[in-house]
Amino acid sequence: MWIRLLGVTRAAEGELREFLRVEHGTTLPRFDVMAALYRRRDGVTMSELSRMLLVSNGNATTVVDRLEADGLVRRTPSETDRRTVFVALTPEGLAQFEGLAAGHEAQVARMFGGLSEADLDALTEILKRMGAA
Amino acid sequence: MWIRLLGVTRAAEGELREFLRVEHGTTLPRFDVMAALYRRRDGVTMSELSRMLLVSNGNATTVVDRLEADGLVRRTPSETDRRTVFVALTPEGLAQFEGLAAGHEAQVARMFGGLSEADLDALTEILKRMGAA
DNA sequence: CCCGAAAATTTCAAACTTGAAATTGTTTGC
DNA sequence: GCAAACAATTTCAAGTTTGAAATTTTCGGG
Repeated sequence: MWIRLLGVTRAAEGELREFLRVEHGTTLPRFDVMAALYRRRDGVTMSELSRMLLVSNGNATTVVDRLEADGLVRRTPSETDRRTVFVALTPEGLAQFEGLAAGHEAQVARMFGGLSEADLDALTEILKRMGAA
Repeated sequence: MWIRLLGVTRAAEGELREFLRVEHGTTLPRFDVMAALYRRRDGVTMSELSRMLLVSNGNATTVVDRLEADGLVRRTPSETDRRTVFVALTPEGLAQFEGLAAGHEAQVARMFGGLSEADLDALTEILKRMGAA
């Protein structure tokens, strides 16, 4: 059961990874970061980012470093707390992400395609209860 | 929805990773390999192994290399096809894995603890249909 | 005020992961 | 037979990931 759950998500991640690589020359972790920044358009701190993606702080730093070097993301120091930094998509990053998002959406839709409305509700409920455990 | 699914599996992987590290000084990929070899006690080829775990061939090689160096796993060349190699747990590997398995089982049980029999059936059915897509 | 605890981020070494290329071996069509 | 396609594994460079340690900054209680 757990094995099967893991199998489904890994297979899906693999497909997404391939899509990003072949069609857009990018990678899954970069996509994840950009997706998080897309959902929080006005910027997030590094800590928030790593909490959102469930990755370590160090990891967030490296991926953001690379995205920043490519001009897709911008770091802005906080005015009120000199420890914190805000990260946000640049216009270039926003444009690139919107290009990726459509393809990703289509993949996810295909993945859930065989499911009825009731199935989706049931799955939502189950995952909610598992998350609580 | 897809986000939530990913969130649940990542959180669970994180817990398992921590359990393996703190309680047993090992890592998730090593555990995965050993679990696969435990289920196929008489040995698998490298290709089978990477297919089972949905990881690349090169990845399987490195993890097996390390497990072999630690004496937990053994490589045996095939007699009939000199390209292929069989990998299997050593007695030490088997013993160590059995030590890990109980704790892992408990974690998985806790994770699915809030779910009824009907929920589990529904989840199985849904995942099966998603895997087919 | 000031010292120590706590917080945010980065740095670092080690491990993991990928995909492509290289190596070695097998098979198949001619 | 033999050359070309195919298959199994390893090697390799680049990128990802982790967790711990280091750095810098803030904050709260004497």
